[in-house]
Formats: sequence, structure tokens, C-alpha cells
Amino acid sequence: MRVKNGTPTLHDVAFAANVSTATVSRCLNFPDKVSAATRQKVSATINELGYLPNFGAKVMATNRTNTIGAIIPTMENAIFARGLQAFQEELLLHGFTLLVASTSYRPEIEQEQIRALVARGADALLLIGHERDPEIYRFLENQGVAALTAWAYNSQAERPSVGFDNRAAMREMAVKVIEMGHRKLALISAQRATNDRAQARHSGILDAMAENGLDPNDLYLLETTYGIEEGAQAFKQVMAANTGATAVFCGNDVLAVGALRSARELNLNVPKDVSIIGFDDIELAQVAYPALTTVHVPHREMGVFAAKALANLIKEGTALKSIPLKTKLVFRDTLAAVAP
Amino acid sequence: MRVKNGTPTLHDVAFAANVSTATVSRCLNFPDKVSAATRQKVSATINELGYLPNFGAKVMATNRTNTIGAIIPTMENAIFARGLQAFQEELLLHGFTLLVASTSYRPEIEQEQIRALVARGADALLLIGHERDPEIYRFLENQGVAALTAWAYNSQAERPSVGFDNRAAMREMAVKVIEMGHRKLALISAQRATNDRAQARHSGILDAMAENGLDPNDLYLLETTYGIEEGAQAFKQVMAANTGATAVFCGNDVLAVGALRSARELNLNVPKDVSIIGFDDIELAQVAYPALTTVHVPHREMGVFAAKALANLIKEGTALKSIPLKTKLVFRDTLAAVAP
DNA sequence: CCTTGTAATGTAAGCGTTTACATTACTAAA
DNA sequence: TTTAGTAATGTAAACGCTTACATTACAAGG
Repeated sequence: MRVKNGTPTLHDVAFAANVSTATVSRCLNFPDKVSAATRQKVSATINELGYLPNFGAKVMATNRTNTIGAIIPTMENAIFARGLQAFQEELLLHGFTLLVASTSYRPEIEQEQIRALVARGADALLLIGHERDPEIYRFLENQGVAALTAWAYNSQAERPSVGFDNRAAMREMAVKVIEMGHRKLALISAQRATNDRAQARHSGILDAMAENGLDPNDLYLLETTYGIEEGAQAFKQVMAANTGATAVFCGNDVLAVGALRSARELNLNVPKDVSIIGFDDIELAQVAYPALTTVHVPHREMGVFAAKALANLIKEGTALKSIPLKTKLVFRDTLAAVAP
Repeated sequence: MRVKNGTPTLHDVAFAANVSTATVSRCLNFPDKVSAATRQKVSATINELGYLPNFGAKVMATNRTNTIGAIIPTMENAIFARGLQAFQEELLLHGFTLLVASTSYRPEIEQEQIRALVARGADALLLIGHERDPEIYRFLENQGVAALTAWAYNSQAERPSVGFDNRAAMREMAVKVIEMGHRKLALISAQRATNDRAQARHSGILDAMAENGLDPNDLYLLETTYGIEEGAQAFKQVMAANTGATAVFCGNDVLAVGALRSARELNLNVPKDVSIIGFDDIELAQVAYPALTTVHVPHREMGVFAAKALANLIKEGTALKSIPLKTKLVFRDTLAAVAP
């Protein structure tokens, strides 16, 4: 009688505890709206029956899943894995669960994934980078699903984001490099067309060059896809191009580590013959040999801030606002002053 | 009239298309049960209204979320990040979405997370390792939530798992090491008490020693927590202990990379003075210098197989069965025959 | 033209919560 | 002892889908 389909319902609990369903529901959701005696009686019954609220019914009644979705390129990239981990941990503290989807760096897929997560009841979304079809934002608005952008911060962007200024960060590094006497620069970049972070980093170098009397057109630019092997190939191409580059920037540490390997294979001494600069400061950077000079990005912080912002939005209605985070140059062993 | 609360419902679509709700529902879920004409009319209406099925209602009616949960120690560890990524990709192919929770290697937290994901409606769960309170399995059974274990395979285990035999894999590596003349061995292990994989790897070395006439008691064992720094510290301790170890096994690549760093700091030549062996074969292993000799684990494969198995279970009811995967020794530059 | 079988569609009963509103039980002031 | 006010509890109407069952439409065979 108490169980129909195997699992007890609110009804069963109410019946067994001799109270109404409303009271049981209140015990669960607003314990202080219920007398100590009944609260006690009800929770005993709940334990006894092994009652667990039905998720679907709850969602239906409240129109909330307490779930937040994140769509990232891939967890295999440590920068996202780290941030996502922090995001999840913080979310948990606020009582939310994380739904994950990935795009494998294919922006066409992102829209599909956004729809999928919304259809799966995500109360809000974490997205990477600003750039996307405005229609998507319209869709999200219609569905009443808020979205926060991470891993990029752009003071001009109209949408809320938590991240850092990729352009300024790379510019800062490039200024240092130029100060160290480097005049011929190269950049191994991720695909800029589909990646506003890569774009910004490229612009940062250009900025630094222009400011320091170097012709931005002289930057030797090579685009490639993500991966150690890809970075290695690209570095060989850069060297083969005979541009005389003494400093090779890489769009991220993974590419840089590949470049480092190629340098070794080419019998080039890093940093004496050529300097190599990464971006992200993931574990790889310290483990590489020589240890990589790179730009440190606060991945975990981003995750934490993003989670806090989203949780507060959903629970308190606090509007999202952009949060700029700081990067830091970390000088290790792959950058040296150019030989006189 | 068509919209009440902002978002259109099945009803609104049915009304606008001049059919019944059942027909609309069928259009969505069993298109071939509906005439081409109505299907066409209905889908036009759906587009026009921008209708999206209500998640909660659907869950309530079907008792399915099409969501699968995974509980891992942390995504910051590349071995889980990789596997999880593959898991998610494969899940997507089958129409499922991934729910993620993490334990930070704290088994007490796992139970809580399992409950959280079940409460959030996970149709099934992916768990790491076999070892856990039987009560949890009872709980899952009661809730009708299937669980599959990954990253460990144990022929004696009564529960289904997809993974590899940690013990056999480590044994295989240890046999090779011993064949190369190493007699004094050390192991820097993860905490065995809460980690059955660490336990198994330890046993694997012991097996190899016993089989090859070495006294298993001679293995110098040191436990530490996860991290490069931790590995580095541990390696220094091992060396300080003056056991004369010529080969230092590490429970995973991250520890091994730390050990490698310490070796450099201690001016020890790897592998001439001491061999260092990792486990997992993550990116770090190839990037380290010298490149790490380690055991390759098919992380992505595990994720893919796990996803397939779980999806088939939920969709077709195919029972879970254990799938043993193969590991492979990868010899790079940190292992050498002991000097005569 | 009727029958029969099948394909297409419709009707309406759940699914298990939450919550506005109604009711009852109590407390304390008059 | 009333009475007013508050605290505790109860009643029942949503919430928006799926689906068993009922009905209707249609085609083919007699």
C-alpha cells in the first residue's frame, strides 16, 4: 500500500507519517515552517521508507533543475579541465550540479550543444569566449537561460564575462621580449577565425610591436590546430621559412612544448639560439625542459568566480557582471636576451 | 492565447496546428507513426512557435532524464579528463548528456556525490574503482540506477567494470625492469588505503619480485598524495633513505615527473644513475626530459566502451558486462639496464 | 455497397511535486 | 471567557508531458 511502483512517493510518506503531502514537502524545503515534533516524525518516516524526492516532479513543479551547463572545447585541454573542476567544486557548494558538453573546437557544434543542454534543463550556461551567432543569444533569452562567458574578458563586450584580457596579457609579454632585444618575432597561433582568444593574443603582439617601433607586418604568423605534434610541425616550418626569428611566441603551452621538442630535434639551443614563449602556464610548462616561459592564467579562479556569479544569479537574482582577472608573466628558462 | 507563461507548450502547438497533443508528441518521438502531411504541418508550427519540450514534464512522464552521471576524483588529472571527454563524446552519439561530480580523492565524499547525481535524475552512473561501501550498491539498486566501474578491472570482482588489470600491467613492467638487472627497487605510490588501483599496482611489483627470486619485503615503499611537488619530495626521501634503489617506480606519471625533477636537482643522471618509471602515459610523459618510460593506459577507449555499455543498457536493456582492456609498456628514456 | 483490417488521430488519465489559499490549533491579551 | 493574531497544517489545483485505449478514416476484398 505504501509503495506502488517500487519507490515511495511524497504521498506514501505523508500517509505513513499521518500528515499531508504539503507538510512533508515543507519539512523537506522549509523545515522551520513546521513544528519540531512533526519534522521529527516525518524525517523518521522518510528514513524508514528510504524516500527520495522524484526529480522530474520536482522540476516540473518548480521549473528548476539546479543544474548548470558548461560547454567547452574539450576537457583534454588542461586549461579547461582545471577551470571546469574548480567550477564544479564551487557549484557544489551552492547546491548545483554540473552538466558538461564539448565542441572539440568546432563552433558549428556549439549551437547544437547549447540547445541540448537547455533541453536537458540547464538553469544557466557557462560558455567559452564571446564570439558566436547572435541568434544563439536570442534563443537563450527566449528560453530564459542566462549565459556567462569565461576565458575571455573584453571591456567592450556587451555580454557578461569572467576572464582576462588576452590581448593585454600577450602584449605585456611581447613588450618584455622586445625589450630583451628581439626584433624578429614569430607566432604559432591557434586558428584565429574561430577563436577570439587566439585573435586577441595575436593582436597583443602586434600592439607591442607597433608601440616599440617594430613593423607589425614583420611578424611571421603561422596558424595550426591544437596539439603537441602540431606545434612541433609548425616550429619546423617557422625555422624553414628563414625569417631569422629569434623569439617564437606560441598561442598556448601545448604548441610551445611541441616547438621545444622540434628545437631539440633541430639541434637548436633554447633559449640561446631561439626563445620560445608559451601561454596558459599549465603543468606541462614547468615539466618541459627547459622549463617554459609563459603567461600564467588564473584558470581555477575563473571557474570559481563563474560558479559564484551563476549561483547568485539563480538563487538571489543578482545580475551577472563582468569580472576581469589578472594574468601574470612567468619567466622560466626558454626566454633570453638576444645575443648582441 | 497561444502563450501563457512565455514559453509555448505542447498544447499550444497542438492547438495552433489543429491536432491533438498526442499527435504532436508522436511527431516528436515517433515520427513514422504519423502521416507525412501532419508531420510536416506540426513541425512547421513547432518552428513557428519556437517550441521546446519542457524537460521536467518529459522526465516526469517518462521517468527518464537521458542523463548519465560520472563521479571521478578530479578532472585536473589528465587520465580522468581524457577518459571523461571520450565518455562524453560517445554518450552524445547515443543521445545522452553527461553529469559530472568529483570527489577530490576523498572517498567519504563519493557517497554524497552518488546521492546527489541520483537525486538529480541520473539514469546511470560511471564510477572509478571497485572499492566502496556495499551500502552504496544497495542504495543504487533500490533506486534502480545502474553503475559501471571504470579504470579498474578485476576478474574476481562481482560488479561490471571496464578497465584494465592494474596489477598485471605493473607486474609486466616490473618483470622487464628486473630483467634489466635491477635488484633494489622502490615505489612511490598513491595512498593505497583509499585507492584500489594503487593497491593493485603495488601488488604487481611484489608479484614480479617474488617470481624472480627477489624478496618482496625489500621493496622500498613510500606513499604520498597526488602532485608533481609530492612526487619530487617523495623521490628525495627515497634517495635519502639510502636503500641503494636503482629503479624507482611511481604510481603515476605525475609523481614520476616530480621524481624526475628531483633527480635533476640532486644531480643524478636518469637513467644512468637511477631509472624512473611512471604509469598512465599522459602527455606529460612524452614532454618530460628525459621522456618517461611508463605504462600506457587506454583512457579514451575506456570512456568510449563505458559510454556504449551504459547507453545500451538504458536503451536496449543490454546487461552490463565487464570489458578488460589492454595496457602497453612504453619504453622511452628513463629506464636503462643497471650498470654491471 | 458492405465488411474488415489497418493506419491515423483523439481523449483523457496519470506522473509526483509545490504552493496559494483555506482551515484548524494554539497563544496571549483583554 | 472571549478574541484576535499567529503558527501549523491541510486541500487541491496546477505544472506539461506520454501513452493506453478509443475512435475515426481509409483501402481493399468480397
